[in-house]
Amino acid sequence: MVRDQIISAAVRIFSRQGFDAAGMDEIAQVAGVAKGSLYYNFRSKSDLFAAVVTEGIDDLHRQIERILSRSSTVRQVLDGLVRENLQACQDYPELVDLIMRDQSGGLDAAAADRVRQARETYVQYIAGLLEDGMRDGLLRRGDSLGMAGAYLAFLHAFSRAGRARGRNLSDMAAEAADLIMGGLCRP
Amino acid sequence: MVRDQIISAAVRIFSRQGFDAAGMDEIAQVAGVAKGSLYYNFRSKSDLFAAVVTEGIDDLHRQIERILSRSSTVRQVLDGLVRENLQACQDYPELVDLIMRDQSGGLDAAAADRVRQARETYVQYIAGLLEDGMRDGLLRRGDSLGMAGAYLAFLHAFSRAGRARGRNLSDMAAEAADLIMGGLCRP
Amino acid sequence: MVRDQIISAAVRIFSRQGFDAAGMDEIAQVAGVAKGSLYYNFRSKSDLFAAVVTEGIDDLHRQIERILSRSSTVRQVLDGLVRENLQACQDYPELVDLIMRDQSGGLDAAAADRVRQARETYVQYIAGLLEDGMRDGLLRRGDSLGMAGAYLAFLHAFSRAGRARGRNLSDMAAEAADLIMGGLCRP
Amino acid sequence: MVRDQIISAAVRIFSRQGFDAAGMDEIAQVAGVAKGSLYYNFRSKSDLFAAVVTEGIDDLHRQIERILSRSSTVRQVLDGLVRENLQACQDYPELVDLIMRDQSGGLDAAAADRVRQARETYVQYIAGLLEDGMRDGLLRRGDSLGMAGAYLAFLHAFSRAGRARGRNLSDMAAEAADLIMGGLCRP
DNA sequence: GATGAATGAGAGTTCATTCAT
DNA sequence: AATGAATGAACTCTCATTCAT
Repeated sequence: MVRDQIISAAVRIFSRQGFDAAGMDEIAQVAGVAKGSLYYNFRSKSDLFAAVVTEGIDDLHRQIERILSRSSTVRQVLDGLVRENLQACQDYPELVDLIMRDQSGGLDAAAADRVRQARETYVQYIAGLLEDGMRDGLLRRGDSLGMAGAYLAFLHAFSRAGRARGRNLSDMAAEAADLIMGGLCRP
Repeated sequence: MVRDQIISAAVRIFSRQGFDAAGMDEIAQVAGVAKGSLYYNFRSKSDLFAAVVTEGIDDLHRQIERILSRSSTVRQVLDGLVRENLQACQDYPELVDLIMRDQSGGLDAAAADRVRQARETYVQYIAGLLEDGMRDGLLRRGDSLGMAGAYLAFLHAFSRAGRARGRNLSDMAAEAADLIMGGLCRP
Repeated sequence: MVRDQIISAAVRIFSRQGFDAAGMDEIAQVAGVAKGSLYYNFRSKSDLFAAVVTEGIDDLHRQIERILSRSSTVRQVLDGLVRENLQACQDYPELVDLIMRDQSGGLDAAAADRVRQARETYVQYIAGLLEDGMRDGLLRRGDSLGMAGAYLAFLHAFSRAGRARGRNLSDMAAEAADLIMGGLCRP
Repeated sequence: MVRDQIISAAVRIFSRQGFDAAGMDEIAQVAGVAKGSLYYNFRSKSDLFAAVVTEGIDDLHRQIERILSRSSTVRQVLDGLVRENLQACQDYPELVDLIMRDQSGGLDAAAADRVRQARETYVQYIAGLLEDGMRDGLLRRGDSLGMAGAYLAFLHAFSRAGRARGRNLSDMAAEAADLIMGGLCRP
């Protein structure tokens, strides 16, 4: 209970201010608990950050895996990948900003490693799906790992820009899917 | 002279550690000047950061504009855009990381605004090139501003991933250009 | 039962780390009870410390009084005094370190007073024995209270130094008795 | 200048409250400088403490060495040793309390080591003088190192007790010299 | 009688900033 | 123009203490 309050306050504060600029005082205040409770539940600010990001990535990963498991064709999987990642950008913008932004600055080594590992696991999952598509013949062959990371960055940036100007999700999803799958050039 | 030493030390330190984790002491030391000199040349840490980023973006902008001005067709411009942005990621990785990473955390409002504006100017320049391509009929119509930002993020992420695994630039440029222009799907 | 576990854990922790550096958490853990139990049995950390030290001094006092009561001559009493105090340094080194070290730093006023009083009572008991010796004509006349405190400090320091280099007790006792009774100068 | 203010404030505060209970805030206030200045001149609280104690011991050591160098006989050296150590207890009571009290509690390992080393050097110097006396035939043979530490503890305790009751120094010095050299037993 | 999650005042430490030189 | 000793507000983290169970 208290732990959950802390996590969700931390998502908000960390995503708005970044790791270094965020203050434990403010997180405690937003969570509605005493400062000491942060340290009763997490070893350090770095540890809290790592918990927030890795749990966020894991949730996202599980949710997308569950949804994509319903798809029967490779094409459906890839369309779903774009749509669900954009959806996550829309539904949990703060968490996704947090996951995508490089925060390595003040994190201690252990926490930075946990975060890197969690991110890598997710990117490798996406890369695996792209490799399925390549084997299937649907996708152009290439550096699947680089693509996976780059397309996530693409979707995140595209979503932020669209959101800033109030675009609705389904338009953006359609356009993003076209750009990613079909490319920038006119067919 | 001193100013240039400071700027180039600041690029290095800021890009490695982020705005908040970077220390004025370390910047002074790397620049080989006394800490007081930083404040003789720049009003504050935020001001130094804003100077570094805006000057970096402006240099990049000018350089790319100059190179692209030699292109005669829209197609050449767009290919050059991809190639030159990747080239910049390769040649000035620290500066580009600095430009792309969101550092809004600890910056004061004025500096954050200058940075945002400089970034926006560059993104709008790219968006203008994309609109040329759309008018020309070469490119799919769409949210040019969103695309410009998203493709920059794509290139940056793709470049980082490739660099981490030692890929050479021209391979990456060719692959990136194919992905961006032609899409992920097999032709 | 629980109280005894706490006391003996507290002796260990306090003597190793000093009052301030010792933690209630660690005492509870070593005692094998929950932290709340410390506060069920003692009003505060200061109170626990005062209990440990005063009870330790009282035990020591009683034990030495009992042993010395068997002596029939003043000379025997004084030899026994040296031997038994050294013995205590050997048998309960942690407790004796705790008693001898000035811990007034973080103690609250009430606890500091209890500790001071217990120490004083013991020193006055020793001073009384010295005065018996003076009246008896065996000992040089002088500041019995000052001597009592100073000889305890002497024995404690001598014992620590000897223990650190593995000297055995009876050698040390003989040497200490000679030094105290006969002085540093060769007879 | 500022460094000296800090050192002398630190002697006062540390000796009154002990290492752990002393606060950097209070030291800064007593020194009449800002808290940051403590950390500009010393790496940490432990470092400040180690500097205070080691410099204090070294000063004491040098001063006593200088004074004893005027003595021509072993007997004079030993009398001087007692008198000068008592004098130091009288002149710099806070510093001597600080040196004699075991503060190992919260000190970090490096600082604890520096302190231990400085203390040991001084005790070994005293032990060397005692060995001179033994070789000379004036002193009873025995554990010179243990004696050196024990007699310092004796003098310190004797001085504190005397001072608490307003005894004057020369009486105490004469009595202490008799006790140490001639022993407790009546000649 | 015993627990341990929760607390919050206060600790040591950092670091952007200033200013006399 | 350039310096660096000095600053103090703000930070992360600790830990004795409480209280509902």
